[in-house]
Amino acid sequence: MTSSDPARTPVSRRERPAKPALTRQGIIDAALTILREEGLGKVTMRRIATALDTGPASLYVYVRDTEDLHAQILDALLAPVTAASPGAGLWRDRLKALLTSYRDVLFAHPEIARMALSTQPSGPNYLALCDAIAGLLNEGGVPDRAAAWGLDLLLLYPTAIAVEQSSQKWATLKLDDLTALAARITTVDAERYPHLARLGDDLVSGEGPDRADWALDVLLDGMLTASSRSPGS
Amino acid sequence: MTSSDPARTPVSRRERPAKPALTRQGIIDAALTILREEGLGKVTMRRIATALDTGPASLYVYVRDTEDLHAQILDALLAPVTAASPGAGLWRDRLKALLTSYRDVLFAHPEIARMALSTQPSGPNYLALCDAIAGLLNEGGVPDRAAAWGLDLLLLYPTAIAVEQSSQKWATLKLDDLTALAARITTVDAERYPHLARLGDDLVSGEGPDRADWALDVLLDGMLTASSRSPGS
DNA sequence: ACCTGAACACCGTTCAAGT
DNA sequence: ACCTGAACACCGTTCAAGT
Repeated sequence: MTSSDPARTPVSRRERPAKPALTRQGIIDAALTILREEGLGKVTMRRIATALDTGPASLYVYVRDTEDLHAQILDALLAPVTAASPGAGLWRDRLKALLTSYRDVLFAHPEIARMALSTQPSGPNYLALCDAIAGLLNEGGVPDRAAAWGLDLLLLYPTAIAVEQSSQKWATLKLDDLTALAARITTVDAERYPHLARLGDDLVSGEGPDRADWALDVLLDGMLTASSRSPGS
Repeated sequence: MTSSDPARTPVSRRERPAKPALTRQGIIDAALTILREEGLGKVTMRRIATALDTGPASLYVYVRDTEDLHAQILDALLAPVTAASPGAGLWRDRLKALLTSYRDVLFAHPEIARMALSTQPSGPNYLALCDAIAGLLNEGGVPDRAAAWGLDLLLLYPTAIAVEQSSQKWATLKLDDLTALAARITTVDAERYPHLARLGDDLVSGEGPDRADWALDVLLDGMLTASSRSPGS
């Protein structure tokens, strides 16, 4: 079977590294590889086509357009999130674990978060994530209407934070630069922005995860308080 | 003065509509006009250069790059927000009015919100908005650390919602399509996504402003609750 | 100093033509 | 049916050359 048999494949391409089959999944896999290695900015039809050793026009047999491609990438990255749901424990802890897992994926591939905001996700993995969150909110006694509206809120926040931090500006800024920025506001513009000057130290304090965890508590506490105040229809 | 005097201007350009002066402000104004009339997608260096009757290379005398240009556009749009602060009333109402005004700008120019997330704003109008919010949170008794962290939260939310709704998908979807989507989830995938099916009706209920106002209450209530529970350092 | 034409190195998408 | 080369209509940015 594995013995050399030149007749099995075209002779002229003997040295080629087995050109990948041109399928929808192959295109998405190639896109994911490029995303990991070169960033979303390089995930273009032309770049993918080059990686698959073909021309850009060939991709349009399997992919409608760039938006379609991006949606597929997003849902592929979401698969581990929905799979890793604990299944036991306090509803609030489980919900926070789920959202933290979601947040981690977006932080690991920060440029994907921008995509998640731009194109409304509707893939199976995203819907499964939504369903799990809705179930946990129900388990926690959150009224249906508040849960429905809060679902958006809970998902939007990790996404937005990831987008904010995915900016090149923030990525290249070190902590020193951040404190320098705070110092600048504190010292130079204390008259123009007095309240910002007072908060100066706290504005840049806290690790990303700490702040995100705090934000999650804010959202959950707020949903419980706000829903009890206005019960909805 | 207004009599025809061909000698005042070069004769060959008599019919031209007074080519605008090429200044930084002129470039930003042209960009704002194109943004309003054709959308952010058309706010390109080449398109602006065409509007100013010159070549794209000429813009680089006044603008470093596209990101610089976008940042200027954002701060220009924020000017009315900071100017319209009420100045009297309950702190919570004034804060909500300020954030609603901010939200309205982003909803009116939805594609700007995407820009606000991508490029960390630092213009004078944005800083003034931050300072006003920080002042109102202080007035409301929110501890400094919670106010500093909550500042991000309060600004991020209207921005993220605006980005989400600025997507072409949502813009072209009518309410009927949304209910159809909900119906599809409810009926077809009730077994796979039971909790989403139960929330089906509520998922798409509520006008945009209602939901955004509810979200604001969630954030403020959550900040007060969460800050009282963990007082910070 | 300011402005410009032309070029460089890219994009997404379409389409007639091949297999 | 699938794949392709070539083209169309764009981008941002740079740079030598003009004024």
